[in-house]
Amino acid sequence: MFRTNTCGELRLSDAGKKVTLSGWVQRVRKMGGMTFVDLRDRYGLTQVVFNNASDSELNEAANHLGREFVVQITGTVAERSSKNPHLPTGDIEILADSLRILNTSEVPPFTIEDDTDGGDDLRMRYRYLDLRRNPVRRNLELRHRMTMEVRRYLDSKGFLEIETPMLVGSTPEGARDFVVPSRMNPGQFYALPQSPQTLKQLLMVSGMDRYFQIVKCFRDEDLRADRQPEFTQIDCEMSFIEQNDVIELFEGMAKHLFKEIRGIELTEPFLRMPWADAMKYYGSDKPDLRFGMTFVELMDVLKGHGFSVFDNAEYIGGINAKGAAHYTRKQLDALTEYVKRPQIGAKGMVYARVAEDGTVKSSVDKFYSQEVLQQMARKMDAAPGDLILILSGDDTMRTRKQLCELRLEMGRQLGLRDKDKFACLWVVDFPMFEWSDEEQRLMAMHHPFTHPKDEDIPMLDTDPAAVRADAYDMVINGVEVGGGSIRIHDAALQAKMFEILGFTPEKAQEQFGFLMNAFKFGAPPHGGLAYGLDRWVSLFAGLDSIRDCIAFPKNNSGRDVMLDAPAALDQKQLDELNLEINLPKE
RNA sequence: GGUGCGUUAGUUCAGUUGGUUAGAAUACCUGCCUGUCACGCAGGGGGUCACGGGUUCGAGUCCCGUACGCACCGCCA
Repeated sequence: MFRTNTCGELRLSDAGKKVTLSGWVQRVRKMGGMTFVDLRDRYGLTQVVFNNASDSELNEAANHLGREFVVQITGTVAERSSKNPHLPTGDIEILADSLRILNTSEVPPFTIEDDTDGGDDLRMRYRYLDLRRNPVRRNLELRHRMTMEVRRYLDSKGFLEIETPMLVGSTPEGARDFVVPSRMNPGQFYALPQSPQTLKQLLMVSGMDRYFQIVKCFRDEDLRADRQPEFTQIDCEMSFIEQNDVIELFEGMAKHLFKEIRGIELTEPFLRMPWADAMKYYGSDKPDLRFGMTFVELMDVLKGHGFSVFDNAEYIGGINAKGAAHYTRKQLDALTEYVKRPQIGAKGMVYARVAEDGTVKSSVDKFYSQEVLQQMARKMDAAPGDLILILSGDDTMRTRKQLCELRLEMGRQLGLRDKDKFACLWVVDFPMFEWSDEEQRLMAMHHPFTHPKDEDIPMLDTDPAAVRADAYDMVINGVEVGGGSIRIHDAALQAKMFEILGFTPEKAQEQFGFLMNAFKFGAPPHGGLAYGLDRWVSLFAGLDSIRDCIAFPKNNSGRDVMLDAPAALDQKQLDELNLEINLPKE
């Protein structure tokens, strides 16, 4: 028997018991005649004492233990003479009477402590050591608890967990596919699923009625702090439902998770904001509603007063940073530089402070009378002490996105983006299509299986770009944590969608024939949603990157630095797969 | 595909205007130490300054390129 107890469970009430513990040596404190060893496992830390007076040989052995040795210790639980209030087991210690070294360890390349001295790259290279650290382990435990709660909730609502294949066919729409060569079918490739979208729709055709799966999805696109090439979705689909049914059921799941995981009871229904409003008031389809600073359009007030920048603008919009009039010239210049960075691309920024006496002092005073400035301040609901920031541009959508970045930065600077505060909403009524400059055609904004809003269907022929979809995203604190839609279940409408997306009937049949054919055999009305598990966990754990809640994540370049993957294949493997490598010459 | 920042001891970092033998903390090793828990004290070892080229009497420091890392833009139905 390796252990009678874990390193986290013994308390004062266990004093006097003979116990055996196994774990890793966290730290050895040598006092000469006695030695303290902190023994660690997943459950905690327990202090073990070796004493010369009782067994000098044993004490000598303990003196030679190194960090991260795996040891088994038998001894007696005893009350400590000086307790450690920082440790749950701090009232007791183990008086060791035997020590067995189960394995030695090299000196770890970084310290296995809550605040490690290791950098990201090193931690990833030795991820198995990094996972021994409490903060990372706790993230994985949180992830486990969340998936358990998801299963509990969905099971209680009658959902079936059904697995779908990882080796599927490549689909041209959407992200790049990861592909897998087929040995038995020379020259042919599987693709890893970007999502089980079509398969779960086929399960609806099968009458499974309510399906879910906690499933890996794969997209061969560039990475970000919140984007990995393989990530986990909580993928769900239901039949005989309308948009509101889906929203209510999965809002219920969100509330369930908030309650069970974070102890937060959300009683109010989540706000539902049309996509057009989200863009108009926040310049984003995933607005952070933890704070206000909504956009106010100022074209009517500020245009036509001789300030050529505004006079030539297609859009002028401002935000009101409440109480920020104390911002210095230097801070405002820094903000201007911020929005002028190439990634944001604003031409400049105009600001106005409202003084204590109510007068408005702006950076464009020479073009505007106090009267006009007052009018603007009223429109922006600005009070003394407020700071108004204004951007303009000749492209409304682009300017709104710039203003969005400015708003988020101001929110950050003013401390309004509290990680322990949560603002949840649904963004609804997404456009069905968006124009792709690259492909010179309309692309599905969500995906090509999304049902258009019934009242907009007539516009599919006349003005497809104006058609809205029965699509919805859940957004929390500016993070898109999930999204879904009502799907098309009618073969003819699906064929029409492909036509609008530029598919010839033959091409549509070739690539999505399996789905459209299935629709001919009694497809029920259906729809669903997918939550991004990694984002939910990192949101609840307050993490900046989803990497920290994934056991073995990829780095910025999509590499697993621990496994050193991807890597070249042996010629033998290439031959077996009939593959030839053709790298560009440099 | 692009932009920015970074790469110096096992690790995290400092390193002035280009100038003697490249430092600190921590980790590691040795010794001392019977109530430590970030133990303490004394001593010690440890460097291809990412790589390649250039400028210079002289480069960790300046310039160019490459590689790698991080963040972001594009991309991500």
